[in-house]
Amino acid sequence: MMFRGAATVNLDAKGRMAMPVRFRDLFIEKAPIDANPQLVITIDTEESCLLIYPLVEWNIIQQKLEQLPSFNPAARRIQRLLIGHATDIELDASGRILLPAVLREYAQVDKKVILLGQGKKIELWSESLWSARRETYLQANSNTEELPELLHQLSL
Amino acid sequence: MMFRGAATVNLDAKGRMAMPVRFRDLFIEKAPIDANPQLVITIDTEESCLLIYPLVEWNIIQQKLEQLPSFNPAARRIQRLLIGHATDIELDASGRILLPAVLREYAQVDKKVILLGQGKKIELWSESLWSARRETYLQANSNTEELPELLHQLSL
DNA sequence: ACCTTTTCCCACTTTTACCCACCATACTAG
DNA sequence: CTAGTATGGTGGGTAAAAGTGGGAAAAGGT
Repeated sequence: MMFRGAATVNLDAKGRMAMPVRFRDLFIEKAPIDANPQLVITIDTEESCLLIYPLVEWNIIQQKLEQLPSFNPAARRIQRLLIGHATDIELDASGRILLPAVLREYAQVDKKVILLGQGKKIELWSESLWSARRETYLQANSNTEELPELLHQLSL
Repeated sequence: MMFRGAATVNLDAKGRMAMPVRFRDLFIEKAPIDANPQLVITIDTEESCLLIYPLVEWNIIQQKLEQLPSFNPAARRIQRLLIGHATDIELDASGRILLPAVLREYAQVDKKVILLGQGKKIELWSESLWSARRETYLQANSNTEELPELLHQLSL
């Protein structure tokens, strides 16, 4: 089962966020029985947003990351950014998570937040950043000339 | 279990640092029962930051380092730098460590410090150095052209 | 013997975890 | 149709835990 769809949520004054049930259930599904659903949240290196994975999915990724040759500068860079920001989080009794201050800062979130289901993961955006970014995406998209060949082959 | 995630801590006037619980627990896990968790701290030869290992992990690394051909100048250099700076440290009763003056100097830390979980080890950065370095990393990363092939294959 | 560094201990502040209460919506049953 | 009842999202109080700072004793070096 995969994440999809968007949801808006509010952070409270303490930086907590309620995980919408639609997503929450997927985390519960992926967690060992009788254990609190665990998830890992890290940064997206290309956008000012955060990525939220079920622990199981993240472990696969971290394993791949650690196998990269550590004398390769680009690999070290990615490891520092992704693993270095990846934080373990548990859903509390009321289905909320506390976003670490460092990550809140990175994604420039204060209150209004958008969650975007994206298959294996959820993306977390500051609402204002997202709506701006969405505009530019739509613009870029209508400019069909610049779509690479492999997109033209997609039949929706 | 592996180190991951970022944490900010302050050194006090004596150069002591509280190891965040999240990391501390992993050190305790890796230490023999009923003994104070021991760790080894040394320098990173490519960046102005420090590397902190559980003693067990460091021993493996030091062994590998010592097996390097000692007539090879580059190997001698690495041995001198890494083994030469490696310092044994214990977590005290309140979970703090005292950073040796030499290493504090090397990493240019005074007060604000960032810890980055990096798998087998933790990296310790001066906060200002890290945020500058992180910026350049993010820049380099968005410049997708120059990412080596093996990174492009990663599906996050 | 003196000075510096380290260790141990205690006190304070901030952050986090846990709990409960409230409101809006949607659904159920009379 | 309406009252009652779940359910999801939100807000906030409080106690425990984590992090911070500093005094003073102990250890170590010169």
